[in-house]
Amino acid sequence: MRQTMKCPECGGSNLRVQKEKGEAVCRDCGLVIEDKMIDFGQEWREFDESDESSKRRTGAPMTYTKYDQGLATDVGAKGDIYHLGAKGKSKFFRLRKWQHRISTAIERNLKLALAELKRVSSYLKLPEAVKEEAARIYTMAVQKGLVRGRSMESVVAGALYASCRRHEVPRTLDELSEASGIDKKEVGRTYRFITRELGIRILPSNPVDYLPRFVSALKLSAETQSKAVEILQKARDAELTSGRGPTGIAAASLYVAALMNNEKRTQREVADVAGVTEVTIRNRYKELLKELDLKDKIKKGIDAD
DNA sequence: AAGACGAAAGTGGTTGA
DNA sequence: TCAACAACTTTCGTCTT
Repeated sequence: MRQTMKCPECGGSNLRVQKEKGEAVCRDCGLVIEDKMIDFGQEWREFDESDESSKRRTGAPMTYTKYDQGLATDVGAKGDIYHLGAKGKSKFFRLRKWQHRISTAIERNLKLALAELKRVSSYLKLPEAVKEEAARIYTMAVQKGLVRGRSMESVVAGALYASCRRHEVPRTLDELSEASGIDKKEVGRTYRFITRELGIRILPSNPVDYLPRFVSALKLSAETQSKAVEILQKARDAELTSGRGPTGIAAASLYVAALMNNEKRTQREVADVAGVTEVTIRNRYKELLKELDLKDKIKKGIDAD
């Protein structure tokens, strides 16, 4: 899942990762890429007593899906209060008041946003790593003041979309839009905005990544799926993929692959699960036939029936 | 009757002056 | 900031099975 990182400044892949500082530095130009990388390694492990205690930590691992990254201590769990005398009680209330005061607007916003984030990502059945990344992106967006003038929900949706793309488990804008209740255009807009402002580099999404979901939604066979992958490969070599919407290309090759394997689906069906129109499928499909000489193969498949 | 096909006009985003 | 432009959509009429 880990993608090879390249330096956005000089393009070199000569990066030195420093886990303990949580950053990656480009050896070629010295640029610091990330100063808030997520460390998935176990860091609370102990080897023996001679280990430097500096590496030892207690408590749960940090996580960005808690608004304070899991670090806060709450004053105010009910029940504790009954052990206290009168003096203790007033101290307790004073502390609680302060905690309330300290929690700034930003923190309250984060708390709300992360609840929304959890809701949407569980609706879309997104993996934990994607949630983490999205939460991190959102946190950074808040710190940079990018939420101003935008609804919290739309920024959450944008962060999730970006995170999905980064982890190569793409969801379409339509799906995100449906799950979050945000207008599709708005999701796209904030997505572009925050990725640009935060300098998050997104690789152009690969049509192949969409196939598994489309295949299962259409109940097609695994053979058809690998056939579609094959077609996509050729399409890329013929340079049919650049500039086109990846979902359209994925849908078209899946449509062709289904025809070849006698698992015909209508253009309408394929179009629906892919979130494109029949027309787009037709256009891509036409190009595929013309450029890749697949026509004979389809005929053969039908004749062999 | 349903699906496939294609033309024409419209939409939102990108690019280059 | 504006206009040209490509990709994609919507709509609708025609052809095929």
